[in-house]
Amino acid sequence: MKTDLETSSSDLSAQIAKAIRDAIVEGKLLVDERLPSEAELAEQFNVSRPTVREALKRLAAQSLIRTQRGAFGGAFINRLSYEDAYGQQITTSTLLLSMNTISFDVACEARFAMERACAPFAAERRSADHLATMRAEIHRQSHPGLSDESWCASDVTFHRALVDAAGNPVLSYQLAGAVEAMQPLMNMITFTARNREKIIALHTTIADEIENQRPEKVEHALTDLSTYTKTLASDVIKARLQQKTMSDNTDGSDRS
Amino acid sequence: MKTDLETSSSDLSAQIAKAIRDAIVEGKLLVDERLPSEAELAEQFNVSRPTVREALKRLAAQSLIRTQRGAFGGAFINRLSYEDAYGQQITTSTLLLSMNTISFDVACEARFAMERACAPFAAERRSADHLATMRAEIHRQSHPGLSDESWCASDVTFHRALVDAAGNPVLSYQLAGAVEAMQPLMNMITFTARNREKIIALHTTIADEIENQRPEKVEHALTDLSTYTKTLASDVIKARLQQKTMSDNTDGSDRS
DNA sequence: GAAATTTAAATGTCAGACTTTTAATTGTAA
DNA sequence: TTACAATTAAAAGTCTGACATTTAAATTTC
Repeated sequence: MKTDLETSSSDLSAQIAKAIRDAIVEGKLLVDERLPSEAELAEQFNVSRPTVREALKRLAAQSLIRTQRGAFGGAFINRLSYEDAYGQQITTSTLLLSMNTISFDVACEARFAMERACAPFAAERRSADHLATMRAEIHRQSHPGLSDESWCASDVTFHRALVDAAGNPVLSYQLAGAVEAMQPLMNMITFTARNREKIIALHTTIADEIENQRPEKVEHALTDLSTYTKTLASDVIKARLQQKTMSDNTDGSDRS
Repeated sequence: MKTDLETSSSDLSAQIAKAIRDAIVEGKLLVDERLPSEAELAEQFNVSRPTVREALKRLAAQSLIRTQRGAFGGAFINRLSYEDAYGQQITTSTLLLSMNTISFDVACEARFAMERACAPFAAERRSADHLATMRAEIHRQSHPGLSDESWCASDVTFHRALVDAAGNPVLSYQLAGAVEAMQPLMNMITFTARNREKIIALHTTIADEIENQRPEKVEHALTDLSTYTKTLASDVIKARLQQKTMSDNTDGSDRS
């Protein structure tokens, strides 16, 4: 069976990838079903094998297919797992932030808004496990000798427990990107922030009120944390600009 | 300059893609910068050109690079736009749902939770434009002769306006995936739901309270809408199962 | 000086061969 | 008959080399 492609623009591999992707989305190809071999696809689409392979690599990059070598191997439709979805979400969010397409403030606002959205579910469904994790991390954070790196890791674990306590994997998945993408700047912030007490106090309030099942209180604490984080971030960014300006002046001071 | 890759597993193109992706994420490659030509990359990584091309196609599939033919063409680091991010988010979410990795209820809960997260910002920042859009869609929805398709489109526009009113593109982008992925089932629901009045009433409340800047009321209405949607969905799914069971019985009734 | 032409550097595509992996099949011995 | 080893075939992974096409710069022509 020969399949016709759009005659419009070039880039056959993109067209083939699109054709297969559409077939997957429309349910014409089911999970774990095997695609024809590369040679057969080449014949069907009337292109060469390298072109087919480029198309398949595009799909593999989106975790739509997996390939297996050997006899009875081939390309199989992949059941998109949460792991895979997390990964893509993280890459996309990280790039959006690192390429300055979005500002830290906007990302921060979105992140804490989503965390607040988790609060009611977390308060309702929190398991002993999640609460224990949060308490343990707070305890670790209270230790004065804790290194900056460990503090950051602990912070991530704490918030992850909060989100996971909501028991909604879609929310977890959405937040994974936001949290991960913000991490580099969050680290810088933590490294410069001198008083961890305020953050620990807010964390404690959050854990307490989740245990007490009072979501409004949790949301309130998260709002405070968001505001505080944004303040710290703007200070860090200001300090960076300051430093940059100073070094620029030093460079150019002898000329003119 | 020769670059060494992990010697661990096979699949050179994946390793090369990873190496370049890491360089982008770590900021070693800046937006709009040109990568070496395919031939040069092949030499650097000590592989053939087809292998390099497969790696580049992987990156292109994630919108990390764009390629341009001709002299002074090549692969350029792409500034990830919201459009691109939307697109990926939508594909991923759609597949997660269509492959039954997540249930409609979970997706629904996440979606309305995020919409509720938008409510405070929408109430605070709503422009005349957004309010007008919401009012217009409510008006359209009230028209008795409205087709099912138009009703669905109007519903999407209404919620989009609500989310956009929050003025946070990250939230808009996150929700785009959820809304789009749920659309097929949402359509089925709408087609069978006999009373649009209830939904219209809730929409009206939402618009009113956004205008009045009372976010708690907006959140409350969204919670109701979420509950109602889930009820309708479970009815639709039940009806579908019923039908399936009946047709199965018909098929097998003459044998045995 | 402007328009047309040439040119060179890229990507896009193809054909064919070879390598490696892998699972089924076949053969062999206990 | 069963368990294990060798064979085999199918498929992805890789390489080489060639040609087609596109595109912007450089050159020529008027």
